[in-house]
Amino acid sequence: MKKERISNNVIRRLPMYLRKLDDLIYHEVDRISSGELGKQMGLTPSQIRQDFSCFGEFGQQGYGYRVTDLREQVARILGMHKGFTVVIVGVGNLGHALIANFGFKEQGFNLVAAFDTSADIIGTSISGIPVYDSALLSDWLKRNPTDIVVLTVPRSIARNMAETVADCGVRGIWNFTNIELELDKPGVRVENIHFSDSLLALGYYIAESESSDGIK
Amino acid sequence: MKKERISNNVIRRLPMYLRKLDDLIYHEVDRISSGELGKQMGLTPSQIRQDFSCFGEFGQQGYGYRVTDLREQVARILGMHKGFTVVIVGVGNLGHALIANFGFKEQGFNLVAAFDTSADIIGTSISGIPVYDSALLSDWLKRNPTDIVVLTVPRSIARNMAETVADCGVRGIWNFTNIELELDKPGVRVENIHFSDSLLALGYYIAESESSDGIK
DNA sequence: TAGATTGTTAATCGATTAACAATC
DNA sequence: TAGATTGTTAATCGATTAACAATC
Repeated sequence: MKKERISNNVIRRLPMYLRKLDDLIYHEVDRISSGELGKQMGLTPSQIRQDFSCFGEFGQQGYGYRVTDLREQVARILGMHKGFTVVIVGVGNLGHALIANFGFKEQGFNLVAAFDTSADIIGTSISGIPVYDSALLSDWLKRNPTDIVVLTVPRSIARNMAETVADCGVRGIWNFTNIELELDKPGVRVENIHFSDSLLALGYYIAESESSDGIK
Repeated sequence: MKKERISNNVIRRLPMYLRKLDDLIYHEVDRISSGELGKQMGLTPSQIRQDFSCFGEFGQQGYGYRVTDLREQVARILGMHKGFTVVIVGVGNLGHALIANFGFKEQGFNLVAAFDTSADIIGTSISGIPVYDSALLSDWLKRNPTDIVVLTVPRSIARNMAETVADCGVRGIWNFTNIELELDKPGVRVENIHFSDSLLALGYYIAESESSDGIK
């Protein structure tokens, strides 16, 4: 087992391994070699063994990996057992979609409340999650230590909200607002979902295939 | 200008440049050097110049880059002028959110229709986009050549829908269903938004900061 | 012109892949 | 035991960074 700093590339592959392993469990596969796993995931066996070896020795020589064990290890590395508490700020369609369909619990997260400014939904609950008034957010966070805030508010108030919650001691912001949050709070990690980056990349690949078609 | 294959890393940075340049235009900055751009984006000047040099010579020695020109070049590289046609399949909260708030037009895409199975919304329109019966999707796509399908359906029908639209000649699938779409249609590019991968990575970084705090 | 900054070549760094001894 | 497959060291490959001549 190495002790060096884990590269981002490795970290970003961990959730992919998790999904694949869950899929294997669903299909009742109970052991797999790095060779077979690599084939199914489009990675080399070497890379898979290197990735896991950053964290420990999870396999058995001559046998491969026990799927459920490996799944547990990956889940542990990702901190899924910690049950990070989560609050959603902004209950428009997107916030609503995440509350109703994302499955925080299945991913090991504990969604406890939502906040919005609209009188129509304040006081209601969505899939069992209570919706409170955003005006109370700051106070609420101070009384209820929260690990992660999901930011699904309109762009116009995004920066302000982010700064507010960062000041209340949250440890991560899952940012859906498509703005660059340059918080200078060192303890607060920002993870962005930039929808447009993803769609534009797709557009690039399609446009590229067009031009290479032309050459053929 | 190099002619070699463009690496994925470069391609994924292009939308980030675009966002930054739009921001600079908004703030009425009309020229910028690779040094200053790098400082603002957290990249080295070398990397920025290398990235752009894959596509042409967009700067002026001794001056830097004209922001609006560079923005146009990046937009062109991404194919934003092509006006790819888009259809959304699945109008739950997430599909609804994308129709109402994503801003396809601003990103150069032409959203023309949505499809769903719910009698409640078939025949209505959302932000001017008509919602049709999913049963008609296949026929509709054959009559209306479509570049991109946004897949915001429940997981249970995701694979089936993906195969259907791939057979109808779409060129890209923007997949929000959190399943791995292994289409063996070579002409169809799949771009995934894996919400859970993103949140799990955030959880990892938070968990990691915990353990390194312990060492301090 | 002198200063600034590009585009590009060369050097470095890091990530991926290959190889293989260890061992189940 | 023999075969399979790991964990890890070494080799390769590719991406990032540095350096600098070209030139606006």
